[in-house]
Amino acid sequence: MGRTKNSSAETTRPRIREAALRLFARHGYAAVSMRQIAKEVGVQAGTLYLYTPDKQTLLFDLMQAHMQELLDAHAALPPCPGVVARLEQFTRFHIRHHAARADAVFVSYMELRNLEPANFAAIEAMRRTYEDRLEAILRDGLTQGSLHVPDTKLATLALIAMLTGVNTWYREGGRLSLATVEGIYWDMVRRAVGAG
Amino acid sequence: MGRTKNSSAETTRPRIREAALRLFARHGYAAVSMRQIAKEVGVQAGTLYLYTPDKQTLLFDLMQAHMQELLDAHAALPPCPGVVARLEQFTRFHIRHHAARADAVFVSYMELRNLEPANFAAIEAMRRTYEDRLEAILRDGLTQGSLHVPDTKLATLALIAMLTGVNTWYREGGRLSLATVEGIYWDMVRRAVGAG
DNA sequence: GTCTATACCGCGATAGAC
DNA sequence: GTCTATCGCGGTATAGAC
Repeated sequence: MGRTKNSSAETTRPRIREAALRLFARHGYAAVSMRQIAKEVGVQAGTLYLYTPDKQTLLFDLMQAHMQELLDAHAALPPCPGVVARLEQFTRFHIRHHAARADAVFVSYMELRNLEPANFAAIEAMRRTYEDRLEAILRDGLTQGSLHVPDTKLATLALIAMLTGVNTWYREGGRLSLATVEGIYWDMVRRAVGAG
Repeated sequence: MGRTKNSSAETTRPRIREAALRLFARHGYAAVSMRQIAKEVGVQAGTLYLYTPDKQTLLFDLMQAHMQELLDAHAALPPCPGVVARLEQFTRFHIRHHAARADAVFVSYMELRNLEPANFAAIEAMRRTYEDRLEAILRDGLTQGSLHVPDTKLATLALIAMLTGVNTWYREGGRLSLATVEGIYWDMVRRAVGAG
C-alpha cells in the first residue's frame, strides 16, 4: 500500500491556468487578484505560489502556451498545392483555431502591455513568426502573379486584423455556423488580394 | 481690479484628461492609480476629485468624448455622389481620424470591459451607430448592384477591424505616409467588396 | 499540498487646513 | 483650488503549522 496522493494534486495546476485565463479574459490581468483566482479554483491564495513564482509569470506562461499551440497547429497543416489554396487554408485555419480559443486569443492580444519587457519580446517574436508565414504566402503569390497585393506587409497585417476580428462577435450557436463564416471571410480575403 | 484666477485653474481639467488618457492607453485603466495621474499633472491625488467624482467616471467621460467626436466628425463629411465614392470617403476618413487619436482609440476599445454596465451600454450604442453608417453604404451598394457583399453585417465588421488595425502598427514618420496607407487600404477594401 | 496568519504596501476616496 | 493627512480596504507574496 503506497502513499495515496491527494486526488486534486495534479489537476490543480491546469485548474489554476484555466481559472486565470478565464478571469484575465473577462476582467483584465491588472483587475484580477490572486485571491480571486484562488477562490475560483477552490484553494487559498498562498497555494497558487506552489505553481507559479508570481502573477506575471502566470500570465506569461498562459500567453506563451497559446502562441506555441498556434504555431504548432499551423505547422501541422497538410501541405497544399498552389498559392491560392494555401491562402484559403490559412484563412480557414486562422478563423477556426482562434474561434475555439477565444479567451486565450483575447488575453494574448489585450495583455501584451502588461508583460515585462523580456516576456513581451518573447511573445512578440512568436506572433511575428506567425505573421511571417502568411506574408510568405502573399509574396509567393506576388512573385508568380497569382495575387494582386500592393504591399505584402500591410496586406498581412490587414488580413490578420480582419480575420482575428471574427472573435469579437462570433459565438457558437449564433446566426451563422463557423463553416459559413469561414466561407464568407474567404470570399472577402480572396477578393481583397485579387485571387481568382 | 477683479479677482485674479490661479493661472492653472481652467487648464487643470484638460491636463487631467490628457494625462489619464495617455496613462490608460499605456498601462491600462486598472493598472493606473489616481496618484499616478495626479503626479503626471503635478497636483495631489485629492485634487483630481474636484474634477471627477471617481475614477470610473473619468474613464467613461474620456471614452464618450472620443466616440462623440468620431460621430460628429463623420457626420460633418461633405456629401458624396455614388456608393463607391462614399465607401472610399469612409475608408480614408476612418484611417485618418483614428491614426490621429491613437490613445483614445486604444482606450475606447481595450477598456470596454472595465466600464460599469450602464456606461458600457452607452459606449456600445455609439459604436454601433458608427458601424451602422458603414453598413448603410454596403447595403446601398448591394441594392443597386455596384458592390458584391455576401453579408453586409459581416462585411461591416470585417472592414472596420481591418481599418482599425492600422493603429496597431502605423507611426508618423514611418516607412509610408498616411496618404499612401489610405491608398493601399482603399485598394484592398475596394477589392474585398467587389467595387469597380 | 494545503492551510491559517500576516507582513508590507499602495489603492480610492475623503476631511479639513490654508 | 490645492494641500496634508488619513481612513479603510485589498493587493502580492511569504512563513510556518499540519
